[in-house]
Amino acid sequence: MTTIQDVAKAAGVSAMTVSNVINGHPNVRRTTREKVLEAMARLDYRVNVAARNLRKGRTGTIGLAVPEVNSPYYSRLAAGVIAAAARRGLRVGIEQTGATRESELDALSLSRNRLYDGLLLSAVGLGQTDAERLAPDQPVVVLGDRITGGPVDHVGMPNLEASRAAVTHLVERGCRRIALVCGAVDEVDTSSLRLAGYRQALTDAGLPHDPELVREVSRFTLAEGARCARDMVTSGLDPDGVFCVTDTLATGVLRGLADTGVPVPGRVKVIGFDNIAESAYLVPSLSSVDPDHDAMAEHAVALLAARIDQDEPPPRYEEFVSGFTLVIRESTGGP
Amino acid sequence: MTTIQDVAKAAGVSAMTVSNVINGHPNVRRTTREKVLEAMARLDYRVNVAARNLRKGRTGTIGLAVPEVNSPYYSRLAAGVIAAAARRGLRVGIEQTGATRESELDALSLSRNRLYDGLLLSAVGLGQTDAERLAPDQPVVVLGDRITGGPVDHVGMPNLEASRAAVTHLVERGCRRIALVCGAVDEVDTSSLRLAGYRQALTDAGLPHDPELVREVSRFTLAEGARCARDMVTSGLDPDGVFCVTDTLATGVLRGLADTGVPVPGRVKVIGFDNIAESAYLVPSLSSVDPDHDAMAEHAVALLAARIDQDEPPPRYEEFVSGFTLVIRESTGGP
DNA sequence: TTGTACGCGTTATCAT
DNA sequence: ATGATAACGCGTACAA
Repeated sequence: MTTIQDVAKAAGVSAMTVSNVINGHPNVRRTTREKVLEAMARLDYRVNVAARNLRKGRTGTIGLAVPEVNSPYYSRLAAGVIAAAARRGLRVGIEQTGATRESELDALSLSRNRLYDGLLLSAVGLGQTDAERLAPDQPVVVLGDRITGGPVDHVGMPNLEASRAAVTHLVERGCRRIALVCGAVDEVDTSSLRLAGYRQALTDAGLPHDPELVREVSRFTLAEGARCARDMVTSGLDPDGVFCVTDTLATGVLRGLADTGVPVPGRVKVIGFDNIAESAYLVPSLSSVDPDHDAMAEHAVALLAARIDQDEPPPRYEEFVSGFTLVIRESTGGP
Repeated sequence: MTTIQDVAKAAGVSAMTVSNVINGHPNVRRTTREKVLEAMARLDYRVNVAARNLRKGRTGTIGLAVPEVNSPYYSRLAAGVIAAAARRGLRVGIEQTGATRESELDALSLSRNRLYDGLLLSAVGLGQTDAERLAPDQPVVVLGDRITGGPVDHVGMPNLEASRAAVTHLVERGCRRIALVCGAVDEVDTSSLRLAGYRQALTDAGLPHDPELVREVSRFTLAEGARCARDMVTSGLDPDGVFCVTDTLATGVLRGLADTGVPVPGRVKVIGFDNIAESAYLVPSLSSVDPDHDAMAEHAVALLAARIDQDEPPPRYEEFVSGFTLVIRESTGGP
């Protein structure tokens, strides 16, 4: 391990001068600089990032805690975050929390321990009360629908409006018995917010609220979507429209409907949420809500970077809600 | 920022004793330990990971360099790697290289700079000659098909055998004009190896090799797959089977065939490679080669961890090739 | 323009 | 069972 001292000795200068060369400081004579660069190359010198981190009190790395990275939604989020961080010279460490509260708290600890300069937390296990226990000076940005309104910065989706728009679209396409495929709705989260939008749209259209049409699944997976669709058909529920709270669920639903011989969009129309890349290429292609992933990732990183750069707790916490667009494809009858 | 010194002072002991408490060393009296723990809690002490890293010469983090994380294949790889690393108490930093040689070299530098204890590199831009310039003592495990046989450890897929099996399956289902959808094949890489397997299978079956049936796409994307399928149909190529080198391409191909009204598997049978999660839920569901992702991730991390634990350059480099299974679904006529 | 001295927070070694 | 001291490698005042 050659150190900066070794290079200094080999080049006949002080370590300080080597440091100045490395960091591109101006006050170094050309000849000196070249001597130093030559010595660095000859000794195959590498800066020790750990030492630099200790000295600077910064690691140049932010953490991203997500339930899992192997899902279209979270991997897209991760890609956007990594790219946005790279634009700012930051690296990203990824923690998979498995959607458990405990793992999410662990990720927060790692950040407090200065392994990360700050943390982007996709909260699924944690709730609002946990957020209130966060240290106010800890650079944290929360994503998702479980925590809003401080005391942390938050980046979220326009759940209510977008869901309402999606269901209204189904109504406009002639649907009258519209099912919702969502998760458990006992707490404030993605499912409960999108359920609210669904209900508003029904009310707007003067349609009845049939509780039977709200179908809860245990997880947002392809398998659960397919199972749920088959259940709906075999139980004789007979919806003519289905709004799924994620595209992954919707993909499973399309498959389940195919299994039971129900034509889409002929007999049932389907719309999802997230507009994942695959949706445009399914057969039939899937209509979806596009929440502007890139803007979310960019804003989340920007907020976190800003927090990292200020030592003081902020006067107020930011709330960013992305825009959305409705992407109409074959599963609801096409554009 | 309370330091270990602050805690020591508050507890009336030395910093060393505090360190011993933190790290669970045995020789600490019960009463002392409790005093220290109390002081730590009272002062809200957090270990400084950067300082610990400097002292230990380890960061406890490995790097994973992949072209992009927003793809079913790489996000699954990342998920497996993160989980395998977590089982060993390691964290994972992710670098997106955009498949460029330069970015892959950057990732190697970061690792050399001891930001990471070691690097898992999905090589796409780098080739065998680059590998030969790697420092022999640098803990690196290469994934993918561009670099094999040292001087680094390597984890790969059974490209030739698996491709051969996939195409042979098409033959057994009655296909005689089998197209291959792959990338450019001018170098040793995934496409060229799978092309070789494709050719072997044709030869095995006594089928002619029609160069027209080898279709090159510029990227392994859904869009390219769809475009390629439409090209094949409109140009009158008229294949009765298609082997795609990735499931993402195959998903696009299914869509392209649907666009042109070609029934699958009735008129054309399609098989992919990777067995991504979505494949089982497409309509029609997609037959595919399953390369045992979990074993690959686990082995890659195990190899890297082993390299990190030895200071000496290894006597020889390891080569791990995963097993595979053929998963037969509707796109080739079902099981 | 270059060099000196010291601090960053932790832990290993050695001694008590 | 506990403590003193010295690194780990780099960056920053400050001095020259």
